[in-house]
Amino acid sequence: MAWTAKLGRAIPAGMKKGDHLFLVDGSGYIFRAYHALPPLSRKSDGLPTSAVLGFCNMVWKLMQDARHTDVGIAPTHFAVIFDYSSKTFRNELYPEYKANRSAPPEDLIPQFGLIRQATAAFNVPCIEMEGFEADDIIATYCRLACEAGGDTTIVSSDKDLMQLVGAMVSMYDPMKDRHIGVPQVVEKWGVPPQKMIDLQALTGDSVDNVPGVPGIGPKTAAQLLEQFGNLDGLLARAGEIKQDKRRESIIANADKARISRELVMLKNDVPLKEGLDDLVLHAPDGPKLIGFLKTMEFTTLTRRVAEATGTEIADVQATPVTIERADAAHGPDVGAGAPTIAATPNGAEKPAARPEDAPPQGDTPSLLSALRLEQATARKIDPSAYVAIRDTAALKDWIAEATEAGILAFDTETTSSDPMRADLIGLSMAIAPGRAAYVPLAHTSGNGDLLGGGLLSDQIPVREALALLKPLLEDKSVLKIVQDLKYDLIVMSRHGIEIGPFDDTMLISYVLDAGTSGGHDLIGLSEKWLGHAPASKKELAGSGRNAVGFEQVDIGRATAYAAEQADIALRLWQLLKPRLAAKGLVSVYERLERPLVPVLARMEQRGISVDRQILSRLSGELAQGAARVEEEIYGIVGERINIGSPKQLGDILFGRMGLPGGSKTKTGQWSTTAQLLEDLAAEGHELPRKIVDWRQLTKLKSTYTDALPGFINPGTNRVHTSYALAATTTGRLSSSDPNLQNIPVRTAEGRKIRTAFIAEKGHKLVSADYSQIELRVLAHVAEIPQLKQAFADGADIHAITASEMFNVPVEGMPSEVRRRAKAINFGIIYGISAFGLANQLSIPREEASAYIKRYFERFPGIRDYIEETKAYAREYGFVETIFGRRIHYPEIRSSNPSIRAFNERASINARLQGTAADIIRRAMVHMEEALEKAKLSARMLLQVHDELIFETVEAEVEATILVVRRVMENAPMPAVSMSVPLHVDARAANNWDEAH
DNA sequence: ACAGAAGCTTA
DNA sequence: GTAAGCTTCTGTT
Repeated sequence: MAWTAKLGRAIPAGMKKGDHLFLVDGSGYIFRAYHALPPLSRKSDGLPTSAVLGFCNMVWKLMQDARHTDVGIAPTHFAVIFDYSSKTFRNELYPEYKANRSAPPEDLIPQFGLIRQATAAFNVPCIEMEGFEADDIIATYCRLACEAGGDTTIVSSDKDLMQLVGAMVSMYDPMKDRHIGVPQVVEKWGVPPQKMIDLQALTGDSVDNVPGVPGIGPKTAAQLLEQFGNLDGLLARAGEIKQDKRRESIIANADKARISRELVMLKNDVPLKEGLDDLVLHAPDGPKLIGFLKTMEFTTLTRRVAEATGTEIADVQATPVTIERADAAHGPDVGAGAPTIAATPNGAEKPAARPEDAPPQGDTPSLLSALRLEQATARKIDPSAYVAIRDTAALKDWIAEATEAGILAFDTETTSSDPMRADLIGLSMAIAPGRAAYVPLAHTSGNGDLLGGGLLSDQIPVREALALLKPLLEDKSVLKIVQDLKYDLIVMSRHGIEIGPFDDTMLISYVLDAGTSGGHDLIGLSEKWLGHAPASKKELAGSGRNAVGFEQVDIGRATAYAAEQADIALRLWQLLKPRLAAKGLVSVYERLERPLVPVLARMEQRGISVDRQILSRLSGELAQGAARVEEEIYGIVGERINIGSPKQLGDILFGRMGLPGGSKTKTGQWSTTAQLLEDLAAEGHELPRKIVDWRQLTKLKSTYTDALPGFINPGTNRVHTSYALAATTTGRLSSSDPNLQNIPVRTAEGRKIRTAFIAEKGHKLVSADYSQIELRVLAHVAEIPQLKQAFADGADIHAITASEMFNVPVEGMPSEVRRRAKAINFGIIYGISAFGLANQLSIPREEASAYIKRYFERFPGIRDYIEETKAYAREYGFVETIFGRRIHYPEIRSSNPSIRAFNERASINARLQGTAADIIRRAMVHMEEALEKAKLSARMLLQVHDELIFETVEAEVEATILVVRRVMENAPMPAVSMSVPLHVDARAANNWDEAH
């Protein structure tokens, strides 16, 4: 519609004052969009198109509506600039320039050509020039526009372009909708734009392989430029720098800094073919543009463009496009000479005509997920639109609306990250994208006194608000959407509310993307999927010593922050939930993830009893022991060194005392690991033994006896660990605050810690653990007859392995032979390497290689399993457990052999470790109901990967063990029937040491 | 006050 | 050779 007005007036040639040139950094945008936007494929043939869609949306938005973005002004001139090829004049200057660039991802390659074609479809000049980077062309146009008196906006967020920013040139980050002017550059880098060249010359750039000065980062560089004015001043007076290392590095690398400056300085005299008058913005050719968009199957954008240009979609034929093959090099020559396939779209018209809010019934999951992506991102995230709910009438309105909607994203704001100690300060809710609210409940005035007074007015009393919300939060017909649900489940449960039914966006992301870069926290997901960085809690409440409780945060600011959390969770859910179905991962989510949340919440809430006296006594003993060893060490060394400092220790042992065999760590320090010190001790050296002893004593004291009492909750007198459901790549849980999955067990000294974990009076602790579960999984998935038979017979698996390998009878087998077979069995689970096995067994690598060879001869099925796994991971980028959990290895195709080998070993391990993790998850999900059905009062307290710990009344110990074993051993059923029996050992005692 | 390295604990 | 979390030291902010 904006175009009809524009079409009426004559378009001036050239450029004059008041004109505004938009220069889109096309190449930069492609890479950024590819990584920032969720993957999207054309429905009809799976052609990857996410970067193309992002590009088209952005260009359309800028052409149509730039005034309402952070640019704030409409363009009169417009061009998209691309890199032509990787070789430029900079390579002659410095051959290493951009030498470490890897090939673009496979699914990005066809999109380079498509984006050039999109540019043409928009009637916008597409500019590139041999021997020059896009940045140089941009610099040249900036100069020309300035000379003509026009303003320029560079559409990019690349720091390499920031040197161009000034009075008439600004930048615009299209993904964050952020204008970048001089103040923004100064804020980000600490220097004004004209000093960016010198700053980059100092810091270098690992991506482009610009060397810079080692050890100088942006902060230091900015400070040095502030002090010395510019790079030449700095290099001339480098001797004045106080810090030794810094001074030496700058003096030694002055030449590198100078060449770096040449590399980063943009050339603004590129011999351009197109002048400014060629960049005048023309109205889009509706049918031409729509033809392209239809081909791409961008339904929403097609409709928008049709509306704005007054074109009838049905009248337009989809335009054939040229698609580059993934194995072809990218660049302007591709498409002409490279093999191409003409894409013929097949009737994608129907979805284009459908209104966005129509029910998506009958659609394929992948189409639905594409639709949801557009929905979730269509409405911009605007924290100023959120409302604070400050009276019961308003709250009731929201509750009614949420009940009607049947869907509610929800989040709590509290005083602590520990849900067992957290006090509720407020709640946030969202019922549609952009429609979110915050309910402040317990905010106080900033200067709250010791009495905790200063509760602000206009807040609904906590009890009253919760009484109103309880029916909604427990309403079976309203789905609650929460990010990291377990936390909120515990907080609300402590207020008598059992939230349900629910979905957890963190877990949905985990099921979809375990192993892909980045975690599954709300901030990361928002940036990844919505291209939006949410407000950070740090900015609201500070951090470190200056941190204040959320209760002291101003309600207006709290509303903008908290409601946004719910808004984002809702949008993420809309986006991610359909993807589960599209990828066949619904059952993993519904059977292995979601139901475990309330189970873990109850385990954490129960906690375990820890005896303070035992720990305190142990701590005293350890302190005495450590002090004694410490004096002995000082006696030998001759001075009171810091034994805890590996640096000092290395200098003494391998420097001053000249002990042999010291290897170096990657930072060049002497290595002082326990293994190395043990070896030295075995050669008769006295000191290394004592250091190992000292380390054990101080480790036990600081990590366990001294730290654990601090975790005893004063309200419950028990220790409540926190289990993370989405922290590991393989599907295992992790435990923290405190970590109860690494309580010592191997040494007698360490086991004493376990005696402090006790059962309540009249109760027992029951420990039940899977025997050899990962080897059993291996025998099942790799179908190894000998191993299956051994497990069926209940035989000693390591002895059988040794017997097969070395032709030794199991009867009277030397323990060393069994030990070696055991190490090989573990090695297989870890994705064996000769190097690792040699290390483990302290044997030469050739010998280890021979063992592995022999092992594979006797168990060819295992070699096949390993090769199949590697090939599968290489083809698909992920492996699966027997229950269908996916674990991604995006770097499995790395050209770096050690990275590739690491990913291969990890993927081999992940199928086994992940399957074992799935099995115990299933056991845990089924456990509570089984115990209840058997009318047993036993409660599950802890999980340690292959072990579950329960607390039960003494009279029910035997019956509990029967039920627990049955549930654990049958956990794979009925989803999977394993060809190898599972075996669980279980016993009961008064403390964890004796029960284990 | 924070980040990374080194070391040690578990399955 | 796989998967985690915590403490101490060290150097920088």
